[in-house]
Amino acid sequence: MNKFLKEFKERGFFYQCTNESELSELLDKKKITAYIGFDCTAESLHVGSLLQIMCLRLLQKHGHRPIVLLGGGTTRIGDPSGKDKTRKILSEKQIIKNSKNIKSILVKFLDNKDKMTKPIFVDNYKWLKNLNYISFLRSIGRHFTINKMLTFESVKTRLEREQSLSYMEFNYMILQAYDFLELNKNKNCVLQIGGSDQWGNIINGVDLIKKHSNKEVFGLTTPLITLASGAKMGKTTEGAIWLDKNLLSAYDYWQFWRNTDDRDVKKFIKFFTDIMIEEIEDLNAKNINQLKILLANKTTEMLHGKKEALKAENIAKETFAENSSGSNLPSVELNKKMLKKYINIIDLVIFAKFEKSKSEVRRLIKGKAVKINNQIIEDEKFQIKDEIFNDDYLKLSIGKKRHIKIKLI
RNA sequence: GGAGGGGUUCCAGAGCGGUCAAAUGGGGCGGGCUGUAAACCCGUUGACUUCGGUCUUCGAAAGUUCGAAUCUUUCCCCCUCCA
Repeated sequence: MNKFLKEFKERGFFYQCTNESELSELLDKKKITAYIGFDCTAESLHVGSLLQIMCLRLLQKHGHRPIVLLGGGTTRIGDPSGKDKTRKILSEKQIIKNSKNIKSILVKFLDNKDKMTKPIFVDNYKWLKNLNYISFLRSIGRHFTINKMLTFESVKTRLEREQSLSYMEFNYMILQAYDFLELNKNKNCVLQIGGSDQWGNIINGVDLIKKHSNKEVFGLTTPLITLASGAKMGKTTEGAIWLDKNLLSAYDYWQFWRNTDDRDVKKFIKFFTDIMIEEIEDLNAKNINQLKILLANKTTEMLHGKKEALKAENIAKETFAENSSGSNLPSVELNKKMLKKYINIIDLVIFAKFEKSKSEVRRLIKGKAVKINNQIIEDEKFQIKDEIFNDDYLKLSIGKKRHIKIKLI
């Protein structure tokens, strides 16, 4: 088997492939160009897209060239796959902003130095916006039968669940297929990779190219990652795990990985780090918590850089292992003048941006969750005075995991 | 076009004139146990509060009533069936 495919499988990326043996042969023979599409519905990417990103990296590692397709055009339509309801339609401005932001994140993960594998970024709005309806129907639409389109999972579930599917959304798969055709013609792209929910859209593209250009191209999908707990990867209801330091700090990102379920750790190391497969097998001997730290370091490093990863690790060590004041903790500055006024513990928690609602802070205080310098504060009227500060510093904690330093200036 | 069903707090989903800031489950948050894990147990889950209460919520607006998530009218949206 081809080396790329072999590693793809060993790491657990493999779910389905259109014509595996031929793809394998092709990959052996030459370096190819492959693409993955990212839709621009959200302002940034979260860990749910990370597996796709790792696929792009793997392509590069094996000398192939990745194309990153930003779905600026298709996002204007909305992919019905895996959704039981029509998405809200985003404004043009928002989509452009999202697309820019998403690109800036992807750039971080990809190697830009090697000429042969340098990623190509494209936005499908560029070609989709100019499509002429009649000529599109004549040259592309003719290759699609409604009979077949109705059998696709994304359409079928909508119909079965008696949820409406608009004609606009119904066209999504055709547009995605057209993207593939476009990239095949202009960039000689012969492979599309995507999540398993994209299978239908991908084979539509493969079929279209076969019919339209009489060329064989390939589709490859990755499995949907489910956590040991059964939840979907990357989305807690409160906060998605964003790959953007403005939406989620490097420390919180590190913490997300550090808190991985025991049962998922090895799987995640295979998925989300570049550690060689053989090495991963040897990791068995290590303590599970050591592995979690390794996972957190590698993933954070990849996104936020080595320095940030190290910093996060140190903060964690200080706050959890040593329970010290945590000199590396993030800090906010509090003006001395503000102490002259009456500032109580509730105000301070809000000031530190841990919570937005005073009621919530009151609840936390009742639940013995709020600490100053490791001492539980039980009085919600507890006043903040300069005596509490040690050398102008004070450590404020909420629960076991949220800590911050307040610096008096 | 006709007939019917429905829009409830983060989600699912009860409530169908006062006892409703709204059952229950999920999720979240906090506490306990522990390993910053899982499982389990407990608490909590609209906002503000001088802790007495006060204010805003049940698709939108208007109305009936001492009193409405609950009744009436209009409007918006979703679904089903018939044509």
